Amino acid sequence: MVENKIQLHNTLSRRKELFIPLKSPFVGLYVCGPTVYGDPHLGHSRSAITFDLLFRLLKYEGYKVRYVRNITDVGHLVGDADGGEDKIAKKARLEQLEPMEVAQYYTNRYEHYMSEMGCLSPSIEPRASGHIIEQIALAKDILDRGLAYLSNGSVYFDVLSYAKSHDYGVLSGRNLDELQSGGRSEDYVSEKRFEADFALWKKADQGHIMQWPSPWGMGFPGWHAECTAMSRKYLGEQFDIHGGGLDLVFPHHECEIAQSMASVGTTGARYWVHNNMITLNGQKMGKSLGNSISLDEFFTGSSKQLTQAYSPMTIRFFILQAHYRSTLDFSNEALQASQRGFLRLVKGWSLLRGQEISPELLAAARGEENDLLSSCLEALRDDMNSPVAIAYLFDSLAVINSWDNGKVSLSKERLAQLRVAFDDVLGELLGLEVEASVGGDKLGVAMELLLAMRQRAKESKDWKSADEIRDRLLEAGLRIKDRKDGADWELE
RNA sequence: GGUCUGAUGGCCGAGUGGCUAGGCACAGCUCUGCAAAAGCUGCUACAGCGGUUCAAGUCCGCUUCAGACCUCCA
Repeated sequence: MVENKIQLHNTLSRRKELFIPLKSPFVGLYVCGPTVYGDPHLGHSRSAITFDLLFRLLKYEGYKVRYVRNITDVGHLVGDADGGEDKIAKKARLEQLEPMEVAQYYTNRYEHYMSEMGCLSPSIEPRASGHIIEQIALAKDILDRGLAYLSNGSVYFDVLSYAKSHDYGVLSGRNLDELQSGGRSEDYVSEKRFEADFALWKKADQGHIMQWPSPWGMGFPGWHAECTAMSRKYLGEQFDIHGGGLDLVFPHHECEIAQSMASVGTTGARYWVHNNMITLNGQKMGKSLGNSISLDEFFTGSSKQLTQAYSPMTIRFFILQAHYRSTLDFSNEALQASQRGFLRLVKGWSLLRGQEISPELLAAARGEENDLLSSCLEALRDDMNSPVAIAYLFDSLAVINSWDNGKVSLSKERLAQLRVAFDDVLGELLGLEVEASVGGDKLGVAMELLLAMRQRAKESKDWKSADEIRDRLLEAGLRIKDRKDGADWELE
């Protein structure tokens, strides 16, 4: 029996709600993954990291989570939903590749980068192209219920009929009048009865690269159909949480709810959680806007927007230092600030990890009241307030460093508590794992020798030699820290 | 044009009707052979104008500005 302590902001109600799973301790979490036609950028990582944190938090609380994150490899059109070309197919045509080659390539890239950034693998990563049958069934079901219509070989969701008995706009707060008076220019001859109608199934044009047989002829599924079909298949007609970027609220998630209500009478997910955007100079960072920076560029520093390369964990920390529902403005200055702060935090953590603490003490620390750990957990349970949790860690950093300098003394019990809090919060929950010191014992032996040599030089007031050792090591990324009694070293 | 969100100190960013979040930067001090690292101290902001209240960045109204969605988007 898991005690429900997590508050989540539900877009459906526009407020924080206590999260209560449908069938505790089981939790179904569905998150909209990428459309695999381009390299993952900073925006993708925010969504992945946000829901990775939720996944980790839920597991930490003791829930059994099935985390489904889809891969959109078909059905997502460029430009207008009626006139556009399939994104994958376009890329394939331009590069003369098989569409599935494009999809596979970028799927691999996506998974690689997300894993680099500390995102745990989802339980299931279903692909739209692997669920054509389910999507056809969904379209057929809605058609049979009279809430969709066939038009020129395509099946469209009938928004006006649906709206007679349902609330189209529950999630996004949109109403039909607005949608009707959108007044955009229409260059194509619409097959749709109503502007807001959306495709459940699209007839394939001649020469369309990706197409499958259906009761209505050759075609391919509409974008919104995949998430409804796949979330239902793996999590059920009603499940706990559906996540994604804020920009998916309308039309994507609104349409998902409509599809679900029209077919089985549920909203699908009960909690809809959305992460906000990353901005660059105050503007949304997006592929179509041409101002997105790919993760590869971050890691290599190869974008003209960047003054240096940043490690995956620095970027993860940068993202977690802001609340997931706030826009986060990207700048080199902000990223460098994060980098420095994160480094300090990691150093403090490694001081704790370098301390011999018996398993018994650690176990005891886990069992008892731990102020730091509970403060952090309280913050994270409050709609995933990672910045506040991080602030608590920084607070305790001063104590840890003072202890390291011998200015304050800490009991073994207290050290065990701090260790548990850092391990759990920084490591397990925030996922900011950093590899243990490189080099291992050999480096340790060499450093010990160099420190001893430098100590002798200092004793004979041979400042030149002492400084040479210090400065050369610093150039190599090894920083000597002088103490009252001898010296210590760390990786810069 | 419609709908919605937001405006916090040099920068990034939390937050609550009443006790200076935190980080980065900066300055001073301590430690030190000099540094670095670390610690301590300082930097008290909440777009503007009204209103409610004993008390408002925090609630209400108006204004200005910015962004998101309304077309694909994490």
